[in-house]
Amino acid sequence: MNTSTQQWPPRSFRLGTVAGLASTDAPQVNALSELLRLMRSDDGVPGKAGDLPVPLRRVHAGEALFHEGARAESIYFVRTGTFKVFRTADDGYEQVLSFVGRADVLGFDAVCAEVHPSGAVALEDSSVYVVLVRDLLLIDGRASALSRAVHLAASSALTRQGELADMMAAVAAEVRLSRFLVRLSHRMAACGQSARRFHLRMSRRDIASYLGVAHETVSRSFSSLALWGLVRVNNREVELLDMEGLKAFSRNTRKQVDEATRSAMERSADVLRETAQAA
Amino acid sequence: MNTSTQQWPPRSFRLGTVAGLASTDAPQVNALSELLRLMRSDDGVPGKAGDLPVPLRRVHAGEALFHEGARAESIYFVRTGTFKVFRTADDGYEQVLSFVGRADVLGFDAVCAEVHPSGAVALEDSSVYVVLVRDLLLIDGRASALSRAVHLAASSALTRQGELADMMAAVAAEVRLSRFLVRLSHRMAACGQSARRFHLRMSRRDIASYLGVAHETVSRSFSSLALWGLVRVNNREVELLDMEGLKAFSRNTRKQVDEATRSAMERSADVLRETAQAA
DNA sequence: CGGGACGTTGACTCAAATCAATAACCGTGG
DNA sequence: CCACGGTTATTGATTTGAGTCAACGTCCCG
Repeated sequence: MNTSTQQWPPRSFRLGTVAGLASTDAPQVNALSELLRLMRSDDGVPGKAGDLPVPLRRVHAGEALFHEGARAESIYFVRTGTFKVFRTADDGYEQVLSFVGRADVLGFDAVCAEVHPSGAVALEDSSVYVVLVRDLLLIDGRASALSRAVHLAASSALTRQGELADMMAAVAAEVRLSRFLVRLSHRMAACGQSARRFHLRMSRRDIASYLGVAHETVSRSFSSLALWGLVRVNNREVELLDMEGLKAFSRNTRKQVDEATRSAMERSADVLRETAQAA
Repeated sequence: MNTSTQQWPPRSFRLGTVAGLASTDAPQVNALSELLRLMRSDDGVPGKAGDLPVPLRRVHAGEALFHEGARAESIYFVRTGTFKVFRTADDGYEQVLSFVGRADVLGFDAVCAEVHPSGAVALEDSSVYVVLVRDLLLIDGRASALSRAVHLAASSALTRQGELADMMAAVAAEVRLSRFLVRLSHRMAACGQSARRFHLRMSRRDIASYLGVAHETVSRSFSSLALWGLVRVNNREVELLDMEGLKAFSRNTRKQVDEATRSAMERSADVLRETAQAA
């Protein structure tokens, strides 16, 4: 049956097919003007961009529009229905990033990436217009390099905004902080700076707000990470002592505590006990 | 002075003014190609989009690039430095949405809006390229209505993603849920459906993940809102009984509890007491 | 040197996570 | 049509992580 994932067919389109509900699997093709009307962008020069055909795809309730990690080839515009966009952690925890409905874009965060950083499934029977990223960038490329740059930048901004969810997700405060540090480290590296040692440009209060915790909690979390030997901290100077350990730790969920982490915590407890005895 | 932090290397380009600290206010003007190189989009046709001049703006540490609520006229590309993007609640609580650095866009969420939904301040001395939204949409308009639609859609997706922060912000679970319901109500209205009564398409678990709480907490929060007379709930059928009350409630912060809310909570406590006596 | 913002740490409390049990709902197939 | 298993929702009991309040040390800039 057509049950499985999605075999979705031929990009074959014929300009002209009607939008009826003929067959669920065969994508119907509509004119671009349909899409533009949906997006309320049909003002201005209507006949200009003309009748570029845009396939319509139907998705059943519970079915995935695209999977996390799948190659990103298209973006989608919701014509009818609702979707949830989410990311799945290693331990299976599903973090919902957004609910999207009519006239919203889907999958745009993948424009700047190879693969989709998130998945989308329909919450009810739905239909979307499908636009190939290649086409989008081509059209732009011919007209304006700036426009293409903007698309890419916007896409990455969207991706980064999605990372906010990882930070504020329902996990322990130390985990949030470690995720923050790992991200920051990557970014420093991308800018040609040291990924191991850097200067925080923001206050504890700013970090706290970003992570969704109290600023005292950020302080405490820094202390804990330091105690566990993952980082060294002095005010805004941070050194990542154990990058791998930190990454492993940052993957923890509230319930599931990583093995390496647990042992590190026990070791530090030992240290504490010894220190206490010395006194 | 320039002593402490970092007096960043004058990657002095010329093309008129030197990068020195001449005048902070007088924007320097660079060629578009500079911007494209920064964004790594200079491949392809280099000479094509040519030498459209792009102003460069310098921002001192602590200075605002743009304010929340200010008219949105430009987007910005960070050349050097770091910014924090944030929204300020009625009670003054500052919710940080993101930290952005070199080669990131700033202010793109305002492309689809009249005003900036968030503000941005520099965390260190910084410089940005300034691109007028008008120019961006004009350039596109000439070439492709689709491209313009994509810009708008991407912008609104970014805005919506920012709202996720409101949901997961450090506030009481009932407040998060009420914010969620208010947003949903708006969206339903925008799609021509009833804003007062609607069917939730997502499970409690999905909502919980989106709000950053346990799914039991979502259930309890629904019950509380119902007890306070703000909503009526039956499984996935929701009716907003007191839209204004709900909106007022959704503006609460963890510390600051709205007066109307407090009285509603007391009234419901009374009801409970009476019920207990009857038994 | 002094004042104000920033950072750390401790003690206490409470909101929410967790664990657990039950009830309502839904699609499926007899 | 109803019986059934599984998912989903509600509610209660218990525990705990983190918010809050408070005190103190530190850094920085005027």
